[in-house]
Amino acid sequence: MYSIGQLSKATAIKVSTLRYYEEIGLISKPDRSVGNQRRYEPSTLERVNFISHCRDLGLSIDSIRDLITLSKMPDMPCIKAHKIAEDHLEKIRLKMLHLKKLQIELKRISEVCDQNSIGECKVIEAFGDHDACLTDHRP
Amino acid sequence: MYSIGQLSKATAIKVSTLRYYEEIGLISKPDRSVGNQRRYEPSTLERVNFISHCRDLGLSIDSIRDLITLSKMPDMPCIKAHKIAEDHLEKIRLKMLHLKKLQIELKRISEVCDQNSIGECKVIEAFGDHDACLTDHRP
DNA sequence: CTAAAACCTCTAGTCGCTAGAGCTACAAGA
DNA sequence: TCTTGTAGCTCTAGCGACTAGAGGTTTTAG
Repeated sequence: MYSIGQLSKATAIKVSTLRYYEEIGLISKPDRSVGNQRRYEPSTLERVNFISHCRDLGLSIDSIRDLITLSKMPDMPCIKAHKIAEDHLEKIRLKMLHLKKLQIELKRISEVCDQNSIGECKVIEAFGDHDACLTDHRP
Repeated sequence: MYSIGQLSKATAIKVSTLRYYEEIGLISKPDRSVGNQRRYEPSTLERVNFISHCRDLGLSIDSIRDLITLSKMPDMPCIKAHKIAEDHLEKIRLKMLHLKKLQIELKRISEVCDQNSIGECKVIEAFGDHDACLTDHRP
């Protein structure tokens, strides 16, 4: 049995975050000591590490919740799990595409000014001028 | 003079967002009609377009506030404006780097499973297994 | 003059935590 | 056994950048 502090140390997830995960139902309510302190079974360690790794991979809490729900149904086909991974990959691809566009515009903007006073600064001008943009960089 | 709805249409910024920008001091408080409705001068249109374009480029409200403050001091050197652009570029570069790592890991994870039941699904396993990762993909 | 559209303020919700206030429980040493 | 320090408890509020809605007032077109 772990106290919340021990679980926190073992997983590198903050105590307050563990309580938050409990509140939103990502980890189930643990047993309590006589003095009302949380006492976790070793299996919770695995669960928290799973959540932590998924978060590091950028998955939303909702997706993680779905994965956890799925993992409790070992006989179901695992297409849904694959879809979660693929959907997330697609999101990442789109984000990168967007950032690439921002990079192009910001490089352009950063290079336009060889002045040295605000009044003539082409960077500030360029920040305000959508028409000069090379791409449609809206989110 | 524009009403808030006209300004909203002209800039494609929602009415509630315009009020929000006023609240946080990004646009100055406009005159009011006899019945207490906002009446904007044409110059506000430019200001909102500037803000809107900066937001589309991913700048934070704070950075935009700094740019607006700077633009009121035309005789100052414009290094600070350049620095805002460059800092933002660097942030974007780092984000892309991070997304690239996530992409690598997620591709790896997506390709491991040729099973068809959750119980044997390698994707779910891989989601939980930090040690199998090729990169340090933490945020 | 009426009815609809637009406007007003204020509050609360989004996501994923995080910090702090004010209190109680537990473990180790004297 | 007592004390002290750390760790735990609940509850509330804050972050960023909006957005939605309730409940009321003003403007505008016909």
